[in-house]
Amino acid sequence: MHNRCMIDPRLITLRVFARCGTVGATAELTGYSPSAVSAQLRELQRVLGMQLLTKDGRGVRLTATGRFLVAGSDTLIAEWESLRAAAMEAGDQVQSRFGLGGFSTAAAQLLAPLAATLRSTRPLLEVQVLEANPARCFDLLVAERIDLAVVVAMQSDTYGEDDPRFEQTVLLDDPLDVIIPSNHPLASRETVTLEELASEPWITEAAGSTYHSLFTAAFTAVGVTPRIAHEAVEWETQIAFVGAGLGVGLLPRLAPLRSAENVVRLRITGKGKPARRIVAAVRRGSIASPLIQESLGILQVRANHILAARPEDDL
Amino acid sequence: MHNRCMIDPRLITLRVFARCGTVGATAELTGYSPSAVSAQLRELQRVLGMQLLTKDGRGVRLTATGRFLVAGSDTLIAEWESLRAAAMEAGDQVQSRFGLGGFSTAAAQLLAPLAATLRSTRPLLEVQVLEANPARCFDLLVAERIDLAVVVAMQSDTYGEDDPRFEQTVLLDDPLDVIIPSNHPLASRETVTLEELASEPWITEAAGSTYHSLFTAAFTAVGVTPRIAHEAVEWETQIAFVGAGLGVGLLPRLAPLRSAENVVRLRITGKGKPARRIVAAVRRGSIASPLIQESLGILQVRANHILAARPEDDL
DNA sequence: ATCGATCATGCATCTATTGTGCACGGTTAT
DNA sequence: ATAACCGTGCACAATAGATGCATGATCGAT
Repeated sequence: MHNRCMIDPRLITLRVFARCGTVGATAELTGYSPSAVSAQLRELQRVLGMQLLTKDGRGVRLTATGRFLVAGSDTLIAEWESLRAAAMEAGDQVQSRFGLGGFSTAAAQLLAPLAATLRSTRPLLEVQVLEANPARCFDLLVAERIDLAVVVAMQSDTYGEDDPRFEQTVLLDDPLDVIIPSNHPLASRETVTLEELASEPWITEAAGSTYHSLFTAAFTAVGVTPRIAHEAVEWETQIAFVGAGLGVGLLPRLAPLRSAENVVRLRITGKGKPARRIVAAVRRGSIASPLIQESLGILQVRANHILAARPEDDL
Repeated sequence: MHNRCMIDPRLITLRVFARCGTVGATAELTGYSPSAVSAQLRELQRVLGMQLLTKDGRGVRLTATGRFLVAGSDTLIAEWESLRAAAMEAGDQVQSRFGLGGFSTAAAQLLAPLAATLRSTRPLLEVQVLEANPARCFDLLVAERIDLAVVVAMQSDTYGEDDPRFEQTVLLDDPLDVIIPSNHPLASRETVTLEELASEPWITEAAGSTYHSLFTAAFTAVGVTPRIAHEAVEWETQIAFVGAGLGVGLLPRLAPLRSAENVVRLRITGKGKPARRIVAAVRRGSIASPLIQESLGILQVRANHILAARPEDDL
């Protein structure tokens, strides 16, 4: 089930553990049971003759050797991905399984068409799509659960933009719109500036969530400190709050507004044009693979379609 | 049993197959059964989604993709060995198993003391020594059956001196002596030149064997074409032939002459001083490993002892 | 201090992978 | 034509690997 990689799966497990720090979380992420993860790590130490873990409180922690090994394995993984990709390209071969990951709106607008296209062009390819937030998508890439992820570019605290484990390709910039109640004085406008909405009560996501940093970045860019009145988790909830007149919010252009009764969507103008950058990420080395290349091409076309359907003042 | 490598053992098997060309030979070399090798290669193709083998007559042959993959895997293996070595060094860890290989005289004079020393300095290390001719030693290194080999340097048709899969260290040059019957007119001499023995009937090993190329190289160096009268396989047989007065022969200094009744050994002087170069070979990348380093040091000391016990005109 | 929550690990069990031995079919050489 | 060789498929066996539960250890909160 977990056997598409030429590198010992136990080393992959160790890498995931290095990321999340506990056996339980590693188990959840890799799809193993906690006992299996524990046994794998023990076995890995035995085979290599190295002590990789130490007890630390009620958990375990990587030793210096363990951290060293994980850090060094980055290039090893990349090397293998690169070799595989080159061999695939050289031999015009077909891959059997292909895992995709992405967050909700991207999954709907980009990943679903991609999966559909691949399903028709490569009938015997087993495509699997996993919906997950960007941070988890990167985790899933490391865990080799997925091979390509469509995520929002972010300077996460754990994964940087130039992480040696990944290669990222910009697909499109998705501008953030404002949603306001339809009985709001500005509701008849086409566009607004953030300054005009500075004093409004804002509805955002919980701090620490995927999009909260986008929210704050948008306002710091124009030098305004918004008043956060409410917090929602799902877009739908946020839209409902706005519809109920509780405040205003930011909504990515790609997020649909279908179920919105009393809400209008306005484009933002002015010097601060907040947007989220949507990128495709793959494991480093695998980008030359023909399957990855084809997928990136399809995503790019799809992204261009989306961009072409927009007013020209949005770039 | 075959699990000390972080790279999928099936890829190792493929590499061995690339070396010897038939499933049967691969099985013999790796220690698997032919069916197992066949199944492994089939499984490997399935997992990778690549066609690596094609039927060819009554055997199978690598496809272009297969050869590409094998060639590319060289750096992958070296990368892993390097990483493991660095981790071992960083963490002062202990390896559990250590495989040594060498040909007969080297095994006796160099490998046996090394194994003995390691057994005392690292009691919990499982040392295994395999005697095999140099060509097979390299095969065993590729197959990951052994980790260090002591072999005669040779420009083999299959393994070059600068093969990207190995790193080699010169241990010592072992001069070739002449052995002649004790009733031979030159038997009272201490040294001879090859020219003086040009017209003698020579006893050598079978063409294509490990040392035959050494024999021819020695004579081409002095521009003499020897007359090969007899062929032997073992040193002991050759010595017995010489003792029976059938001819003269070349014998490495390291090869003992204990059971020789009517044979004397003379050093060779003159412009052509034939010798065999004895080197230690390891998989590329693994040379930084502390265990390898320690072993090389021990071998070097041992080699220096041997050199020190020699007349100074032998360098 | 006590109780509960969290985390890792050991054990019994089961499953699935993997290797073996033998037989068979195809191919080449004598 | 016969024999030797090579690879592969199949039934069976052995081993590795995963699961679920129970246990022990640690930390935080009441």
